[in-house]
Amino acid sequence: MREREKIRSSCSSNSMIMQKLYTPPQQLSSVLRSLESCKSMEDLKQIHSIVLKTKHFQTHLVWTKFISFCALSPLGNLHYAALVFDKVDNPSVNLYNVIIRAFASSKEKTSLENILYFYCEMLESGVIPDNFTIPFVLKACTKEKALREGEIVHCYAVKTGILSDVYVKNTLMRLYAVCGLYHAVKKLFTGSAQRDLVSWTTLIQAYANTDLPEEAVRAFLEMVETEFRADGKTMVIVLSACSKLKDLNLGRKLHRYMSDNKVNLDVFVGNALVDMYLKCGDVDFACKVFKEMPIKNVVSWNSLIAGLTHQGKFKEALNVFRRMQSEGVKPDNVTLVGVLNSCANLGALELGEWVHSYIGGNRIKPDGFIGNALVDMYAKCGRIDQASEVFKNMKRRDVFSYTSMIVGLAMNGQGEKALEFFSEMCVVGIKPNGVTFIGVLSACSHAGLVQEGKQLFKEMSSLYKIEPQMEHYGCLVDLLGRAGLIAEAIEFVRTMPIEPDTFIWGSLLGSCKTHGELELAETIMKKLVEIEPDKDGAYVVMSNIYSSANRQKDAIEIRKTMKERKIKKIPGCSVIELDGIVHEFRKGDKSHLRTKEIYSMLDEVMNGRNAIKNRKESSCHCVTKFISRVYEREIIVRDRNRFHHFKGGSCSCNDFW
DNA sequence: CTAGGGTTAG
Repeated sequence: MREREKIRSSCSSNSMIMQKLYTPPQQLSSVLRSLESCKSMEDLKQIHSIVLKTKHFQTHLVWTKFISFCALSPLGNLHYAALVFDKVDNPSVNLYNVIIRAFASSKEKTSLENILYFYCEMLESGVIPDNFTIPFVLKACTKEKALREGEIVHCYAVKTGILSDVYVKNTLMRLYAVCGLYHAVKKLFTGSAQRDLVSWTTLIQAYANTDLPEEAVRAFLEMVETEFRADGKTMVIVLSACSKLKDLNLGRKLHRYMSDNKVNLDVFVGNALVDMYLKCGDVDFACKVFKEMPIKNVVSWNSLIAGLTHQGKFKEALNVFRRMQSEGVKPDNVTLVGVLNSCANLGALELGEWVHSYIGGNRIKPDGFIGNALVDMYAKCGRIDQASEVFKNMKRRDVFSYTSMIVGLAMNGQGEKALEFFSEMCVVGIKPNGVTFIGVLSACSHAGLVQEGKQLFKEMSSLYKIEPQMEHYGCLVDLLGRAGLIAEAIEFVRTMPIEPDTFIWGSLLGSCKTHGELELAETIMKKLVEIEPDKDGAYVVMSNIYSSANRQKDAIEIRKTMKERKIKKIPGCSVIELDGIVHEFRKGDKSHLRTKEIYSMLDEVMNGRNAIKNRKESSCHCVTKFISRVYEREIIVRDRNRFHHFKGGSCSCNDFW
């Protein structure tokens, strides 16, 4: 009884197979039929044993059928099939194609190795690869970007003339496209007498992959004008090229082309459309397309979340994430990176912490993208300790991990510590990039490390071979200006090789404010107004400079000019996260549900402040210092550039802002 | 029996 149970459980409950076990089939055809009704690997093994026991079943037809089924069916086993294959005498082209095809479409790491083994064996034993074999082999080469191996196959295809087969040529073009060799793709394409939609699509992709989106679009237009109508697969590639170009007009044309030509709007095309509209800046239309997509997958949600984050619509991105949660769609790594990025930019620490624990709960390793996004989130939310905790626990740290830490430390007023991380990263052999230097230079600026900053700026091009961009010049101007070396800053701006932008002038103006350089400020203000006459920034700073110099008349004059020129002061926006909800406040804004309570509290604070008769400085920074003392609260505030840790009436930034 | 698709950090 027990033995029977064992046999029964080792087979599936398919009674037909059980019968066959006791009464082996006499007919070859019945062996083939029983193959088709297999329900599990165990069934397959039973058939294998029947074939092995009976000599007259061991024909090429049976082996081919058996190996096909075992290698290609989801209930089969590729390695078992390969073992059976090794026992077959003189396998046919067909049989080789079966086993090579199976390895080419498997996710195995060793698939290329196995395929090349079979391919060589085939050539050695005099079996000639055909127009099916070559595409399978090339597919595996493409997966591994095995260019050298692919080139050998290319040679074979040229020598035997099989390159004229359109499938062979297209798979070869695809290999070169994926490896970024668009010249090789173009050459094959041009020299081809016979080309189809896939050939064109591969050419378009070759351009798109090599960062030549204009060329990709040009090829697409040529195709639709001369030869073929595009399908969904072509459109996905063209749309993503359009996303790179950020060309909304083109994007709309492509969308119209799709409706005019009835291109099926499947989930891939829909995702590409959502991505395109977001990257081209049409957020509303992206949401509309997303809403109308009949089928969505996790990538659709990711595209929307990442795209909104990219457009600076952080609050909206988090709202989409909440909707995704409520619809029961499971987030993946890409989702969480997007969410963390939004948290970082909003300072939404609570949600960021939730994501961190979600990652822990789902055994996602906080490494790579996720780890870096966590470090960045904590650093930008002012939690340097947690940031460095995640950083320490990462198995592999790259330039992004270090840069996040350096930028974070600089923002939080720990300039020296930032420079320590910079040296460490150089010691462990990670090459800094342009963004790292923005962090390093702003760390020097904040910590008042003038000599170090100047030195690093020099080394940036001489030692690290990074060409300084506008932001880097800006950092140095900031560094000199804040340190009161205004003359040197001016000289630096005068001699820099690129035309200074408004940020550089703005930074100088800020320094003039801090160091009371009134006349110079007036000159710079004129310059700024020249460059961007309808921006409010320069006017506001200048009027503040006049006010602090007790020149109220001039300050009022500036406000008057602003009114005359119809320049409105853009109200600043403050953001606070409470219990995972982000609240926004603007000057005079009464839209919050608890406006009454909020304003009455504000009145109380301001009354308290007026009572101590110290109204001269009424900046937000000053008021927050006051609040931290009177209400005994530790307050962490982030402005556009850095963090302020207020405690007991003073601030970590040493009033350096 | 064969080839082509979208999202990702500073």
